[in-house]
Amino acid sequence: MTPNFSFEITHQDKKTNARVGIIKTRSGNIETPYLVPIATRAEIISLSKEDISAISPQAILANTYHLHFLSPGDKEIKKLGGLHKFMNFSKPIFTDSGGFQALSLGFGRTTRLRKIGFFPGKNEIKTDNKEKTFVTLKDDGILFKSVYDETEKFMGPKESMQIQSNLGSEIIMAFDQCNPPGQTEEETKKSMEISHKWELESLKHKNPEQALYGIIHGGAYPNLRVESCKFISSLSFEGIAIGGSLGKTKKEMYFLLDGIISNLKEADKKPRHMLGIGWVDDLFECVERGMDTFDCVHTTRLARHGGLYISPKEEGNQKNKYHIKIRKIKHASENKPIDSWCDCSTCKSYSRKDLHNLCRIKNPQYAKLATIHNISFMEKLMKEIRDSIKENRFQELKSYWLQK
RNA sequence: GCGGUUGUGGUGUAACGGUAGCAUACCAGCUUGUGGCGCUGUUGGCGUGGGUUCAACUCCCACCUCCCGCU
Repeated sequence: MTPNFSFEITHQDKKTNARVGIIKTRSGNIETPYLVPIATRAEIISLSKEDISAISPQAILANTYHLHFLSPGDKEIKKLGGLHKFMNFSKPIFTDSGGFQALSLGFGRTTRLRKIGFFPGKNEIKTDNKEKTFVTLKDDGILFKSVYDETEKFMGPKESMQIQSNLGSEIIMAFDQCNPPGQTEEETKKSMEISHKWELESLKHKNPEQALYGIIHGGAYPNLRVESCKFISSLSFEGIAIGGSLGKTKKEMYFLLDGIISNLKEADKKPRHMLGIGWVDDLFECVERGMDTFDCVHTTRLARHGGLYISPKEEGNQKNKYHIKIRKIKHASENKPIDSWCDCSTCKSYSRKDLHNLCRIKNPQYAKLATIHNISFMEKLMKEIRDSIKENRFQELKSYWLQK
């Protein structure tokens, strides 16, 4: 067992699989369910350290690939005292293993395929794409080209574990092969087996001070997901993550998740992390099914592209995906905060018209204020979710947020 | 006033005696283990008038306009 790491379920919802828990690490605790903000390159894009400490997230998630290839590199970060000192963040840090970059910088880059479904307007995979790929898949790992310079380096499970050890994060991910959507069952099975092999290697080479999460694969095939569940939960991982392609629709994703959870339930009481998922409705659906932590770039990316989260109090719903598009001309004359439920610093001092103008003139302040809002909004949402589970009213909260 | 010069979507530009292209902005969608790069689609134009020609944004004339020089 990894020292200084534990997970305790403090309250189990009576009607659903939703649960409240505490992940304890050497750098502090994380109350779950929780959506971990993303700081891929040891910073949350467009926020200063002061902004981050004002929001005070319980944890952040950084990325192995980017911190390895980006100057100064993980070795230098280790010399400087690790990622916590490097980015002046004292609370728990998750690091992703770099396996996902095989998809985001490789196949996903040239085809525009994503984790769920197909990219809008494209029903077929583009094959005439001249975008260059940065990825060569090998049996024992991935040959990556750097997106920052001309260097090319091999990364396998051992390398990923070494880098994550250098970074000194509390929670690390196994090195896996992230399969794209649209693969046949045979291809997915092959890819899953490679992931399993790499994950076993990850377990062998990991720093014993760090908590390693195993990642369940199997793409959109329920039988493969079950097989992966059995394999991953039989090993001594500290936590369970769900990765890879999750089908063509949200419905399919939830169905797959139901199958996964029912095959984990008896096996362990480990914390469960949903990789890369985190829209408002997904959080409710996945928490209900028993997920504990999430990470998702959407919160911050949406903010930068003009999407600001709103609650049901401001007519946030599944149709508008709980956000307004601040660039729209109708917001130019709205002298009120983004959201009346939100209590973030942006909502306290800026009206919709202010943000509309800052966004239109591309003022860098816009990205900062928008990011603060979206992260704070999600922080508050997750707290409400935790409170509702503790008070046995999770389903009421869910139906309030997901009402049509 | 005279001479020269300029005029193409909101903005910046390209080409051509035969369907006016590109960029950007606007508008409408999209964004789920972040390359900080976004992606898809729609709308919208030849300064005005006349002439030559089967056909003129293109050539010619006048006017208007822009800028430069001269008085």
